[in-house]
Amino acid sequence: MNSFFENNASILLETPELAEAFQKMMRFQKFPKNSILHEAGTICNEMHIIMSGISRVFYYKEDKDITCHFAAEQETITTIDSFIQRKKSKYNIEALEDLEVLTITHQDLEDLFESHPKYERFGRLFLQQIYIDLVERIDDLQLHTAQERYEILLEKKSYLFQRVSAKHIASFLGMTPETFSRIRGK
Amino acid sequence: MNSFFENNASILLETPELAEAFQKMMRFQKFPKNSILHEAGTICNEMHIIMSGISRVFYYKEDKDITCHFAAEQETITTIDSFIQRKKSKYNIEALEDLEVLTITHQDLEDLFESHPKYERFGRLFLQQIYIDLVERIDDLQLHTAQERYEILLEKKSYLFQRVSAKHIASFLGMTPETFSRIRGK
DNA sequence: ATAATTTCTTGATAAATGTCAAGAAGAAAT
DNA sequence: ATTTCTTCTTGACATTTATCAAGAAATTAT
Repeated sequence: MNSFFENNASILLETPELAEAFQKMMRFQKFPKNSILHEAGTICNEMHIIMSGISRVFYYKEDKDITCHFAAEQETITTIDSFIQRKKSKYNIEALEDLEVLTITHQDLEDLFESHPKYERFGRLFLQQIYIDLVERIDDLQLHTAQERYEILLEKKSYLFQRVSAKHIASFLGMTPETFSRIRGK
Repeated sequence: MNSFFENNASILLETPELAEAFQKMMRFQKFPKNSILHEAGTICNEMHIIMSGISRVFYYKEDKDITCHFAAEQETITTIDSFIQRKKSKYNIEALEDLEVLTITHQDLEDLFESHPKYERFGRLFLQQIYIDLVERIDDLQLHTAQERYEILLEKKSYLFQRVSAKHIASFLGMTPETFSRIRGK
């Protein structure tokens, strides 16, 4: 899993003042399994760092439920287009297991960026990381067969296959549940 | 086209000192059509802002030439995984037309970030922008038919269809040249 | 201008994947 | 434990897209 926060915590915790400012902003929250953390059609004001549990981002394409992102321990989750652009999101966020998270609001994050260049830097490095991840995901989707996409994901995030229902992984991989089932059954 | 630089130039040019520091770093360059700006297997040290012309990022997947990105006027181009992570890239950059660019090196950009928080902020905002663009691209690829992918691109970047050869657009859209040709012929 | 090379189109066929349907298996509720 | 609901599997079939091949059109080089 993405250990970006572990690897870069030193930036945030470099001095007691930096560490304190950061920790003050984070709010611990729990969400029960199947609850919705963010609903489509609203502006997303929160970003969560997941302490335990797993969650997904999804939307409806002509009544079909499409998962476009999973996040588990150490990873962050938000509907990032809405969070960044301050506009209504078409995406929902759902807890797939009981979830424990640290939450920061958009406003608090902006204030943090304002308050000290170190945070600004942290924000830039964070975006670099998730950008790289996304480039890799496009690479995995473009010009690979369903079989290959299945194998790539199994290689990279095998824990999903244990923890998440097949239909969500199927849509994430851009295939039907039937095709997913046939590939899985070798 | 992406007018991120136009929209956010004010950050960079806020004071004469900021503007001067930025301009000093940029080097004007020309590349003839068909030239390679960056070759796979090497570390990419440069980012280009395109003044005129069009370029592509591509790589070889089992001998097949796959285009994964286009950039034209006002847009930036680099092999960003390599540029950020300082590792060898599997991607190449090619000029599809005679190209005029402003180039900044990785080191100069890092120095710029070091030198003033305003630049750090600019870097963060830039990454936010290209991240959003990439989310949209995944959305366009995932669970759309070849016909739909064609139509989405025609809607968003019709200029590509005039300026770029069909085979490059085809691989960018994740389909064969034959399928592309048949879709185009209605 | 002509030749050589590359790109584009079109047809025939094969392979991959989606759709629909029905039953099995699993999970959740009573 | 039984019932109910959802998810998963499997088969038959339809559709989409890839592959291979050949010729046309366009581009580049001589």
